[in-house]
Amino acid sequence: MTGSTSVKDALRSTAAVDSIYVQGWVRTRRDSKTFSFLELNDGSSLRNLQVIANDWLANYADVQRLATGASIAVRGKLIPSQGKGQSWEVIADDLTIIGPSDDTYPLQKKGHTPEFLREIAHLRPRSNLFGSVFRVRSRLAFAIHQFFQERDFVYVHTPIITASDCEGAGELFRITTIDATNPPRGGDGNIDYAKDFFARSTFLTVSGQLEAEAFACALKNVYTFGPTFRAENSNTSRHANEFWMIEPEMAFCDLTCNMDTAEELVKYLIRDIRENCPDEIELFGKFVDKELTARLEFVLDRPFQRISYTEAVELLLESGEKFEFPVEQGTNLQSEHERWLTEKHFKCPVTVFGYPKEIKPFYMRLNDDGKTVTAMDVLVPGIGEIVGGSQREERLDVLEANMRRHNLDPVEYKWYLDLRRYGTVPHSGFGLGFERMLMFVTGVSNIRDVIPFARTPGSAEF
RNA sequence: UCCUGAGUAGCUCAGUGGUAGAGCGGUCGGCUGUUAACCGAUUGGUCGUAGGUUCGAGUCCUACCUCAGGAGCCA
Repeated sequence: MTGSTSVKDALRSTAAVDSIYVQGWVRTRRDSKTFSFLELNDGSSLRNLQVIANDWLANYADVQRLATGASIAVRGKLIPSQGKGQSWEVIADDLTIIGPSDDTYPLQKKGHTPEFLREIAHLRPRSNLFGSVFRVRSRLAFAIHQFFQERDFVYVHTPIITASDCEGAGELFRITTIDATNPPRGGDGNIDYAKDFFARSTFLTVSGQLEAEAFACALKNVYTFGPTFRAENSNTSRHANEFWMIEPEMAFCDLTCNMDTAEELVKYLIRDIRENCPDEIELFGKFVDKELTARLEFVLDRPFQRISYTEAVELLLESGEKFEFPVEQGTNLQSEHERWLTEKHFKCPVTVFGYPKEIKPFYMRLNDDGKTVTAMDVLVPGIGEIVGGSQREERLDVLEANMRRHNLDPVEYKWYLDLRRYGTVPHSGFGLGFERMLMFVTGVSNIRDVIPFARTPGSAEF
């Protein structure tokens, strides 16, 4: 790579260059009488660099056989382009074919459906769409760190192997080294996990929240950003079994502060991507979602609607809309209800807070009414829930009572309760689904298309 | 897991019980400072799998598989 120029930099050049060295993959070739046009892409940007290969090149016969997908290196002159569509092009003095391709290469110049490209997940980053998605994914991850680091949040690496199997965050993947064909059994005939590697049952994490709380109660503002695993048999465009999640946790922060942070974060990320990935956003707006640009604009322009669960239910009841599932106080909002709120009624992101305690986990802070908890969800048009969070219950006695109500044994959570026993503080946090955020910002409608190699039920190829 | 729909050429699809089709791609030729070029020719099939109905099934029936959309679970 030493001495080589990226396609992105070559196209940004302000002057002609006598000797330039570029490397990349051939997107298409067009032959003329005495020379060939090659479209060279190296993934550095959406754009291709046009290379002129003249028939006096020693290996011109081979150049004329170059197929889409082949890798080449070109040494030549960067000059102003005579043609339309690009300002610079390279006249090759020397062209090395590094890795040829052939007519079995599955990617064509013409557009492919995302469903087809999903079947060739190892090649799809070479397409315009997926190259763009994954450049944006990288930038989005960077912007997340930037947001929190600018605000002095401490990045905490919570464990991926965990023993907390409760919390109601869904099914867990078990981690074990026990021989499945001959497991050790206890007196009751069940598998004895005390003989397992960690001398207890262990699982892949479904959330780093509890551990993040411990660090927030020491470092004040922290965040996690890592993979999360849920063994749910979910077959939807919004669920994957391995996904990434951002979980800030803030001490001395109540529900309002929590909602403010979530909204600020979502807007910051949209703004950052819009500024730093304009070519990609333009492509998504053209080929993926025609209303993308307008929607992102709209979201940045105004505050998210905030509405209590009780008010939301009342709105739904008064809407006159015919829902497939009934709306009633005390039950969870259905997808269609959430969609009505964000897509039809408010037409912008909506933060719903103050859910009934019965439908929410034990760690959420009980409100003074004794009926609701300080939960909050940010719902966005097209995707639904993108953020879920709450102010945490900081009162030891109330927390223990909550646990018993959820049939959890406080003894199992001694370390978590210690946080309330010693110097407890009001604190809050939320989880932002990284892929869902990426879907929102790109307009890509299937979560499988924003993860390099998606893991979904029955599918873990590659 | 449930509901709905789809599976035919490399890709996108048409074919509605009677000879397997088109466009794109690929290949060959022509033309051209070209731009998802253009013109001509050509290549291309286990009709998802297994059964069944029928003189005859891509087409009708049954089961299964895969994919998509929706639901639940959630981020």
